[in-house]
Amino acid sequence: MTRSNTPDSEQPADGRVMFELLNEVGIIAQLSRSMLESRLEDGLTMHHFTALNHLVRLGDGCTPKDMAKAFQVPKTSMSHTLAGLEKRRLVRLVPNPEDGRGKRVILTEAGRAQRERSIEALAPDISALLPKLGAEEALAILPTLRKLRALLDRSRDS
Amino acid sequence: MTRSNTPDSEQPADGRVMFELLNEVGIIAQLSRSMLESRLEDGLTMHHFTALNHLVRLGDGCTPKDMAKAFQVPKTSMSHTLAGLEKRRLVRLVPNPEDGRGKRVILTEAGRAQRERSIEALAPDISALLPKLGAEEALAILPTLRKLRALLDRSRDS
DNA sequence: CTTGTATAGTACGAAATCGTACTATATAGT
DNA sequence: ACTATATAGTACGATTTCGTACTATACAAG
Repeated sequence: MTRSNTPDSEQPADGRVMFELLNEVGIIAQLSRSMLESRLEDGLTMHHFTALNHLVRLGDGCTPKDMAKAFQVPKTSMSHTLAGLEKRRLVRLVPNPEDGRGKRVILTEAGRAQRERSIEALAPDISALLPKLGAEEALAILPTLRKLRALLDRSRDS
Repeated sequence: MTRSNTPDSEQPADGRVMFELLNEVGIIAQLSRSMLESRLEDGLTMHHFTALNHLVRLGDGCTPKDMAKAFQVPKTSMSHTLAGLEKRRLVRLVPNPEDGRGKRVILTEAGRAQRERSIEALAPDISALLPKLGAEEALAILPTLRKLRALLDRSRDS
């Protein structure tokens, strides 16, 4: 009485949509990450790039802890990413004068330059995607995605 | 002439939307994965679960290669995932009678049962999300996500 | 000022991810 | 049949991810 090779279609209807949504999201994240990463030089990862980008956009002097929270990764992972950036001389980690336990992340000129080059390297792929997907469609789903992210964010805290 | 601490707002407008979209997607993938994974027993990962789920839904007897393609992961990663499932006696890997190079992945009864239990463990979180996000909104963004996934899929092949 | 608790970061190790190189089998061209 | 090329999977190692335990500092209560 083997049931092998008998596909099974029943599903709890409700979870179905959400499950598929998360599934698509997961695959998109994976594909886009590897696509973009292949454009970065010197073995930089997307984590490296997004960290640099964060520092340029929000101004440097952030603490590693804040960045870990901003990117929703464990502090040990952020520590590893920042160590990689420091090894490449793209940031410097200096003691935080306002808190003896903490540090501050300072962009170097090389880091700022690297972020510029990285943006130029990524821009073609990213901009090429927009018209294919449809600018309107892209804009249309953004609020829902933000909402979902916020939901997951909150449910993690509790 | 340091520019440190001077946030920077200029952006190449076009890539802006797409970049943020991929950014949200990446964080959602990460948060949902870690949320769901924490519900699985015995150190099962989402990869393990989705592999089991795939086998139940599409019928077992798939080849590892097909599964790697379905999940868009390198074959060595799929190999690792399947090895984990086999070690837990949730699948068996048997030689493929139709192709001496290949194998077939066979679900065991324990694997089928584990998939049932996992679904029950995940369902509450997933179903709870749907009403909070709004069933209509969720349904509305699904086609666009599928389209984006297909786009990235295609651009990987070439 | 001392003591207890919370927080920032590091050290370390286990597991996951994935690229490269390799083996075995399949398939096409001659 | 023979050779060349392509494919499925494994072996192995480098790197990433991240949990646990630890150190050092902050801060609040008394």
